[in-house]
Amino acid sequence: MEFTSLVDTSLDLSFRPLPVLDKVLKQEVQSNFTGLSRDNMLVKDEAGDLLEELNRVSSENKKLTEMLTVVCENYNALRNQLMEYMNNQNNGVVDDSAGSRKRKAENISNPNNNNNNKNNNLDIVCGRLSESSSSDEESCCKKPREEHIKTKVSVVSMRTEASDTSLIVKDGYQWRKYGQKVTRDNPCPRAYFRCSFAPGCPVKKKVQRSIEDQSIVVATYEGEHNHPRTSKPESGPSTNTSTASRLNVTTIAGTTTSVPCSTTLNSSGPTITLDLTAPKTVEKRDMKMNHSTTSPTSGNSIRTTTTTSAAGGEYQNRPEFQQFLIEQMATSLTKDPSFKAALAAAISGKILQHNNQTGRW
DNA sequence: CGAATTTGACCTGCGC
DNA sequence: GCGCAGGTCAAATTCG
Repeated sequence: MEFTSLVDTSLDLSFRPLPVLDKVLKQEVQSNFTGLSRDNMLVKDEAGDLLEELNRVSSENKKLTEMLTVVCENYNALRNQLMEYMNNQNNGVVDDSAGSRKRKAENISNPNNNNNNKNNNLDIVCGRLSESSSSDEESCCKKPREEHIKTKVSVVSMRTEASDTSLIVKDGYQWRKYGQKVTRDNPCPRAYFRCSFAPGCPVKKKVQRSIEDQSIVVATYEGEHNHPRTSKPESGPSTNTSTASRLNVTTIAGTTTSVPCSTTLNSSGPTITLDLTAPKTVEKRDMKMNHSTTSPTSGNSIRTTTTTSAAGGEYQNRPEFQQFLIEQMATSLTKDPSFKAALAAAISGKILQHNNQTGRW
């Protein structure tokens, strides 16, 4: 199913006035404005502007068409990989090399316990399923170790209130804490979280306060969610977070007027690194902004994350800043495979709708 | 009472 | 092989 060949997705923005109309207009112009040199100049300017606009729109149209083609191609490729993967699953090709640690541990403590192993195997399979499905985007035939290396790792820093000692980051996902450890290079304990919304979701999160500034919480996300966001960030029952890419988009989109935080795209592959720690100067002013992701119960995370701004509101209202924001959003969106997939799905939905209406496939 | 969190023990990888 | 450090497990505890 090649979408690009099915529908003409290009936006026909070309301006083609009717010849007759053109002729009439010309006559009218000639009869009415002969001798009015000033008006003639105006008309010429206007025509030039229109021509320029036309060229600009045409080139934009061309670019959009190209982008859409690329997105459709990527969607098709992904879809093929998914089909291939599902076929493999149906054939019962299950590699049992992963997850040996748990079984080994249980064998040591209770070597005769075979019933428990069944449940554990189930967990292991689920975990591998989701992990490989996320890595399918990059390659469908990588070694497990390589998969692990290629797992998306994102680092998100955010400022919290100094009095807040918890390591809770609310960002729309449901997390279960499974460990805490004091590391050598940082006296602040590091908390380990696992996504608890979907049983097979491989995403993990490490949260630790910055050693330089303990009001900054650094969250490290590993892997990709294989399920949609559980809820709006503020409605999460406990510790909520998201992959950085999502947070990236959400934060920017939700706080267009308050995102002076630096956003950086990690150059090493598809990893998106979002650094929300910006120079702290005008906090109190920006704190007044009521961000939609603010948690009423815990006064931490996103609310204070989107504070910052070295130059305050004036800076945010400047066209260069707005332009920068738009560019950042565009970059994030175009680099996010999930966005591409969603776009492709939306297009395919439209196609289906269209075909249902016209009764053809 | 069930779910979430805490925390000490254990496992694993890595450098020496 | 040994020790260290990071990561994970799971029983105990806390919380709603």
